[in-house]
Amino acid sequence: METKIEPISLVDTVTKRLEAAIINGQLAPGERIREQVLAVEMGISRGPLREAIRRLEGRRLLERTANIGVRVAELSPQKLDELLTVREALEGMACRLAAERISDDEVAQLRALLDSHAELKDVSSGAGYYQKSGDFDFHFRIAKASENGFLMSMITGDLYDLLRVYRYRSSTMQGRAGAALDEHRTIVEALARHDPDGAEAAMRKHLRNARIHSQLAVQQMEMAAKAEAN
Amino acid sequence: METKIEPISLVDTVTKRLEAAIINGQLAPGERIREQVLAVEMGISRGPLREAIRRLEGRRLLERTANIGVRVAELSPQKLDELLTVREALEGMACRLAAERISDDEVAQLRALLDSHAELKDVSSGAGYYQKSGDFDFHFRIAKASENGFLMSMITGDLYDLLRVYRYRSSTMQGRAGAALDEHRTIVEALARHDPDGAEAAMRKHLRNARIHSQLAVQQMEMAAKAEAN
DNA sequence: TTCGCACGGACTGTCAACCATTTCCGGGGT
DNA sequence: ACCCCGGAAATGGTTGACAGTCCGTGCGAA
Repeated sequence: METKIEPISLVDTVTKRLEAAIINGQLAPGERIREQVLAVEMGISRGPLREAIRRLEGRRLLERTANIGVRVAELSPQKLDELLTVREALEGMACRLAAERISDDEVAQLRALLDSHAELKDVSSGAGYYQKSGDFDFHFRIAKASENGFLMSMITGDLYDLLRVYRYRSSTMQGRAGAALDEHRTIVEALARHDPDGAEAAMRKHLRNARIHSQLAVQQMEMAAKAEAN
Repeated sequence: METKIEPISLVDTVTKRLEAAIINGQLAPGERIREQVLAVEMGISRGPLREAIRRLEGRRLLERTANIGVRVAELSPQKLDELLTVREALEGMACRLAAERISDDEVAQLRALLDSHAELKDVSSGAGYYQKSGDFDFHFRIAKASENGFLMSMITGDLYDLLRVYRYRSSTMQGRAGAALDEHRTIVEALARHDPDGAEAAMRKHLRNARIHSQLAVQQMEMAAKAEAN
């Protein structure tokens, strides 16, 4: 028996559907959720739905006010900045640990990944792909190489999901692809040298740039929105 | 109207009771939880109990296997080490941010706090108090001074709760009180200088020492247990 | 007109009973 | 000794009901 089928509960699927709905904007930030309505829409009963909501509550995707209802978490540029700062701390540490433990094989895989990115960068339609799976893959592999279960689940799980809710597109998208690739290479080289300090510093710098860049982008968006309002 | 009374739901109280039961060991690690039994014991119905369980699941205090049941999270020295490593990353970052933003007033409060610790250290029965509220207070204030909501809630909430489940007693308890106090002072001085790098480094060093020390303590305990088994 | 207040609908919070499905355990039979 | 099968028990999910709270509406009074 190769594939051990693991039964998926309704709560799990509902949780994912809710999560997806929040991420793609079907449920707008701040929007109120009514249990009965949603339960009927999804064709389930209130029980599992409530349990799913509790989970997302714990992950800060939903906020509940007693006797009032549940709302989709409100976002703000400031909160995004805070989140990205936490990411700096966690991924920096992950990168440090990875530098101590990473194998030559894993380093080779990372290099190959970056090479493929370099090629895609030239393709006009490539940028989308780059962001979508490539960049995540890079950070994901490093988190995994840290061999710290908590760190990994936070980086690739909770944190990543939250960032998606914030509609955060890795700032590599916003004209930083070239710079990001260079930074990625710097990180990999530090990992290859098994240089914890260098690796952490490189990752921190990379994410700090991404964070600052994203804040600038947000500010520009707000400026544009304000200009349009006049 | 100062205190706006906010209604507490059954789920909230149940969550806290479960949490407390896990922390103080009434529910042993790895122990299985049966919904119906527990629901009857607590005098509630299965609904709210299940919702509370889902929450603690999200906080990794409980682990669920589909169709089998819920168990209290299993602990291991390795996981504790991983957790303390995450703490290093988060509190290090918090300390860095705090150094940039902390006010003279807050610095003065921290100094006063450490002075009171220094006095207590001499009192024989003081060690317990020192750990119980004092050490937490120190780290709590710094997390707060970081002015990063996510960081703070992680450090003083999720992370702290998990550590309590691991029965982790800040290693200041284990004969490190004196050294810890010195390290605390180093941290505060860096904060007073508004020196982010120094503050982060000092906090990281402090927590690294605590982590290593705790691992040593765990090893000793295991050695002792093994010796006793013979 | 405007403020205040009571009424009623709507929604959350909780409970209870019920059924389906799966797991677990023990008693067979081979 | 091993395997298989049946029943007990626990989880997973559904339904329906009801209490409590919140909120908007509309009426009445200043």
